[in-house]
Amino acid sequence: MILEFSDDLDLKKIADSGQCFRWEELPDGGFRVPHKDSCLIIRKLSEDSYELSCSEDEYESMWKDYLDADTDYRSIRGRISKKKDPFLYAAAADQQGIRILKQDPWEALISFIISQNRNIPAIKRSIELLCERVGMLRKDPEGGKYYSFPDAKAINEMPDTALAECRLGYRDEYIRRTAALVCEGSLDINGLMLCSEEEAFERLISLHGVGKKVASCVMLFGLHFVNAFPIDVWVKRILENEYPKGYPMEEYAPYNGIYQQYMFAYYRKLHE
DNA sequence: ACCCAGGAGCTGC
DNA sequence: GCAGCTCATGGG
Repeated sequence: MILEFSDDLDLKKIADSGQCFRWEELPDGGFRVPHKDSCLIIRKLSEDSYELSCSEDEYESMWKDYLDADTDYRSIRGRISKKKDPFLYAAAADQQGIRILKQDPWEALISFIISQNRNIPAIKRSIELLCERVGMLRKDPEGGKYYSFPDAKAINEMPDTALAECRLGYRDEYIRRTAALVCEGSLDINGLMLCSEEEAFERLISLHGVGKKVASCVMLFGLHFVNAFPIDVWVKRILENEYPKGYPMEEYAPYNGIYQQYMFAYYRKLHE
């Protein structure tokens, strides 16, 4: 289908934003986007026009939601005052096009447990290894091969040797314990979307290997609480260097997570 | 070789 | 509550 879409949508920036780790850029500049049991191929045709590999029905029932297409990011950027907050204004201007995807909560949880104390290329590598080991081999809409993200049962049944091959280091214990909780029915990750923000956070940090930062990422990128504000080493530097007098968190509610994402991507670009 | 990475658990205070 | 240490691995 052809999608006419005039709000922010920069595929490259989203792929590089550090919120998702399995988007793949194709040789022609299109992107392959795996999600749950499906896969979308999307290409920008012209300003405000995109070619999507799915049908209109599939777009309405899944990809529209995944892309958070009903949210007006332009107006959310428009709330930033250039005078009062020049750094955030510059970040949002430079990173215009980022959206917060509504990723699968399970994939987000495992991905961000893997992410701790590692840089983004290393995170991608481990996740790819995991998918290759125990994901399902599938074909994308154009016949290319890819692997789905493994469910809890698949991870739970992995031998130690196979898990070690994913180069997760000390995190393999966290992954295994989390998968076991889901398999035994004592953790309903999708159910966290129905919880209050506070309760979802408390339940997440109660998991072994999930602290404040990982919990915030799962909330922002998996449960779509767009006010969640993950503080990693980069954001900590931003808060110290750009907001020595304090960051106006209350003023930016309920969009703190979106602004955080602009700042994160912008600051990394400036300093890497 | 070195330092760092979308950090968290643990111990000791 | 907070500092300090440790954890496994790889990117730059």
